[in-house]
Amino acid sequence: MISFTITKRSKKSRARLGILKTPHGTVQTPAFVPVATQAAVKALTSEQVMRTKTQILISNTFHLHIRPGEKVVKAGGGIQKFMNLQKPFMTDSGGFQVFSLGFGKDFGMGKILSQKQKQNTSIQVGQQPKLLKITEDGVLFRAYTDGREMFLGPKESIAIQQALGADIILAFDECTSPIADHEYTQRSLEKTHRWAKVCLKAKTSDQALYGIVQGGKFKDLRIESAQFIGGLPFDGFAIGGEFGDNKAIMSKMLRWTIPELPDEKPRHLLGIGYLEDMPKIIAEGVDTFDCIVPTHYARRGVAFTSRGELELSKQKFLNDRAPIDRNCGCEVCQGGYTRSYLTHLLRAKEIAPLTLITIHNLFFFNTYVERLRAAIAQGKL
RNA sequence: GGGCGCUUCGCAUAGCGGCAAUUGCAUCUGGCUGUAGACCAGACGUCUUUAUGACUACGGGGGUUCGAGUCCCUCAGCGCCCA
Repeated sequence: MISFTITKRSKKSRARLGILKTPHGTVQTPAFVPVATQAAVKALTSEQVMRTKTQILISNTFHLHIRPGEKVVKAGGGIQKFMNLQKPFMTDSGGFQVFSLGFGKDFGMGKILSQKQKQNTSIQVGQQPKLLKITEDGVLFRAYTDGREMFLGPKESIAIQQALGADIILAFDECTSPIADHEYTQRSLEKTHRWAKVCLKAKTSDQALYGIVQGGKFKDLRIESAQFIGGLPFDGFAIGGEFGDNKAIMSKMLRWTIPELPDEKPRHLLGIGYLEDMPKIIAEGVDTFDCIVPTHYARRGVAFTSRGELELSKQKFLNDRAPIDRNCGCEVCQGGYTRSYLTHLLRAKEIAPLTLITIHNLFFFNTYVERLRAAIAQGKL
């Protein structure tokens, strides 16, 4: 089981410092949670992950159920032992895949609508995604590996997550689309709420279980969901779902949601943050948050620096002998790797730069949050 | 000296009478927030009122044809073979 202790509360915002203790280690919060979807931080070995200031990771129920199957992970001693990575772990429930492989894929959009994507269509009650079927009891998926059908509902997800053995597991939910209308979002919410209760009942392990707040961009639904989920005996709370067509709504949404959640329990914001998001969400009282961006962008050749993003595959970096970021303490920046060399490797389609940039990005993100923790300690945030 | 072949948008290619013309690489632009995706999309002759638009273009020149990157002649450069 986990324990969560708040060590300092900001006077300027809802930000707080905390210590999250898990069977596999302690997490200083607020903390960034790198994503290890299929039991790997893509491009990194577990030893490399250990050197990125990573405190806790999140893996995925859906992906590990498809491949290799939770039995293999369990037989391997659980997610940490299987990965040879002794760190606190969370597992996502598969609820995000209800969206990302469903309406998200159908409409070619993420959970935050970009400015260019017009909302001339909406998702309404009764509508189903092309590749999966959402029922009252769960979701019928088709495995992207071999096309076989697989059913994932709250009971199934919890059973899988118990087999995977993470320290913190998540309730099975439906992440709704930014183009879902109010009625669809409401019905979905009610279903997610029913599933939350099923998850609580289904859990027999001593893993921590977080409930997930939904409600999309709708104030009434966010409040309703936060009150409902916040009223259930979860060990912590995650905030999920879509954030409308404007990032400004994200802070508002957190302001609607977080005050309704039990103050003493940890709060996780699912699937956010760019660097610029971090101070905002932390100021609203988020304790942990995961995001694919540092790892995902690294494999596209994008490195994050104190002076912005670098697209390292660009020709202009070929003769730039500076490190990615002079002010970064990571082993890549301190170890003599130049932009020039990384650019060459990227253009030559070598795989080493993907590893090197991933290490840098994770270290950079984790350091960034470390500074935000320091800012809270100093009363600046 | 003789014979054969090649020359297309940065590089490499396709093209065998209807073509502003294929594909790959490169380049540029955009996208990516609980990861299906070491990925996806777009541009890549010039101009413009961005259009079933105009102009200029497949080594140079000339010809055949309603129409030529494509056929013919010729010149140039490159390559191979024979003396």
